[in-house]
Amino acid sequence: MPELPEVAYQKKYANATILHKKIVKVETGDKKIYQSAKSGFEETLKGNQFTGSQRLGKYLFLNLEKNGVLVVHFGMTGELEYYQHEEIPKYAQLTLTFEDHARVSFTCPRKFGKLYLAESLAEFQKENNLGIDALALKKDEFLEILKDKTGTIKGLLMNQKLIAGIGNLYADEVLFQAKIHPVTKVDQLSEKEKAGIFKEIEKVLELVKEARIEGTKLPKTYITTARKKAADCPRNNGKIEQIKVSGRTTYFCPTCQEEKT
DNA sequence: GCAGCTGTTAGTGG
DNA sequence: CCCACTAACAGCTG
Repeated sequence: MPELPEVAYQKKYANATILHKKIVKVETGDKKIYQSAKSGFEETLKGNQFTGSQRLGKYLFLNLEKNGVLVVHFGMTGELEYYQHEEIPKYAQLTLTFEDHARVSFTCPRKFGKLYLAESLAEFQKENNLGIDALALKKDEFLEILKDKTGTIKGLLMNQKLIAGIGNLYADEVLFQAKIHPVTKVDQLSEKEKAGIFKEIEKVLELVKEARIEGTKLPKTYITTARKKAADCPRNNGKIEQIKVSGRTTYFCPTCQEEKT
């Protein structure tokens, strides 16, 4: 459930299900999910309740009535599951039972998810060197981030310390929409191209976020729907190609996204 | 059986 | 220090 739009959906899901209910039981799973002692989570959560939520990049912050926030990172396969029945879902790594007997589990088959306790979003952001949330980013901040960078634009977009929230899928989508080749060096981009990329960050993330929340499909004009080698370009400009950029599988259209020489 | 995958991190090397 | 690449994590899918 990982990039910004999917986490935004999880935030909405949490708001609709688990707020303002006293937690009466805490069951923890694999130690590797917990970024501090499990006993601390049990002590903090039991008898407590969630009062609201916030999101920064791919992190969800569940505000507690007392003692700060529970921070959730979904890894590649994490999600929240709210339910009324007895049996705990497979791969549950944290299960909270509320006083009305409803429950929520953080499930995470691949165990790449992480749970933290923190004082606040601001403290967590500072502590973990997280960049500006991709949907809160202003154009002048984006241009400032690009300044003096020498790497590929795709690598930069995925760097959570610079911009928080964009992962492999939507980095590809932003660059496809902006018609920029993913290996383009940041210092080779024109002002117009930088402006175009900035605009597409907003457009793509807002659109995908709404689609995730509404449960609707992405437009056929999106390369995300054609993430296959030799798929047809959504603009009918030939075949999609697959390469590696910054260690991640990258799909792009060599016709729409011309490489600079 | 094997490779690849929406995520992050540590280690290596240019 | 910046950047690219690899491996590792663990389960599922094709």
